[in-house]
Amino acid sequence: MTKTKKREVDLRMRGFEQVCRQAGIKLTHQRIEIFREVAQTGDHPDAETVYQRVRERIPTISLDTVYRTLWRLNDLGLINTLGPPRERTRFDANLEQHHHFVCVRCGLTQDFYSEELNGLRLPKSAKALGQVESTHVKVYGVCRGCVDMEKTKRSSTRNKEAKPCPRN
Amino acid sequence: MTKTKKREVDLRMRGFEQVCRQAGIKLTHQRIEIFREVAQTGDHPDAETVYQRVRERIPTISLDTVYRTLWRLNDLGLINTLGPPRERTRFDANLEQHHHFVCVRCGLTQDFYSEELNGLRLPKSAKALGQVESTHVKVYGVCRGCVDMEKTKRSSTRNKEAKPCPRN
DNA sequence: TTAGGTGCAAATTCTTTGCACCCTG
DNA sequence: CAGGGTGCAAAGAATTTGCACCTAA
Repeated sequence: MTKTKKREVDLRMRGFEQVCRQAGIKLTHQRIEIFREVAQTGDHPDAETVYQRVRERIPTISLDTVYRTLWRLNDLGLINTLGPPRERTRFDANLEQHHHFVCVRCGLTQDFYSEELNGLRLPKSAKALGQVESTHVKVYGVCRGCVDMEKTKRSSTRNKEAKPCPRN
Repeated sequence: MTKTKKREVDLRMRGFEQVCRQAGIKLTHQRIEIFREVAQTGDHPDAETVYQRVRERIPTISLDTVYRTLWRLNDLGLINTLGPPRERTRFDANLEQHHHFVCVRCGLTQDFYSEELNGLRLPKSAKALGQVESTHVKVYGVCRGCVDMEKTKRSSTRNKEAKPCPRN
């Protein structure tokens, strides 16, 4: 159904092989099939789903290999996670329509408001997918706190490992 | 730090009490403090964090009450979750900048592209929060599949409970 | 009073890890 | 051939559930 074009898949596979070689990690049968599975589907499978699908081709593969591989691919920048990786569910009592600024360093998520963004015009490609109900903008970047921290660190001599700003 | 104004908190508390009464659920000490905690903070705490904070006021409260209450509040529409509720991490091999259409019925997440949205102009309120790196639009709505399913259900007599369309 | 709510502890579910064997480079 | 990678089983973390007591309405 939501399937990626063959040409695009081939392109991704080549990128994958190149990055792996460059990073000096092995191109195992399992890794190849796991990446292929994620690359060729337009849906956004979780680890369990990838496992089930790859198992049809490699019946002996184990779920933990799928987990390890997916995170490895993520670290290599070959795939991304949908939503915040490795995080627990978080709650929000702000019911007004609003948007989020998410710090890529520390995970701090701050609300902001914008009439303009609330009434965002969407392209046909988006409207074609279904009945639109609402629109939400996520801005990724480095929050004030983390920017300041970096400045401090660079100017001072004492730079231990970056302590992330409080996750909230 | 990220703290909501007192007036706004009071407003939310009143809304909360009203909704609870209307829904016929009890206004227990625990529920009140849990809601207050989420309502008065501008951060987006997870269950554990809420638990730790509320415990300062109600030392005997248990973590499972916090979980139950947060989901209850969520079901009542008094709070929302950040990101998809109760879902596992999902992966995506599409590295081009793209946006998502998320079906609120079945969770299907589809990619779409838009130059216009890629280069979205952001309001000052957003830029003020930090160094912007990228912007991502999430469109919520009902996907084609679910719209069709609803039509079918309404026109036909056989309507068992709504089987969600495949989650991918 | 009394049905719904809570705390506790145990159960589930999802994910990660230790270790011995295996296979790519 | 060597060292990273894998499968297995067991551990861990996060979240949910069963049950008896408690409390708001």
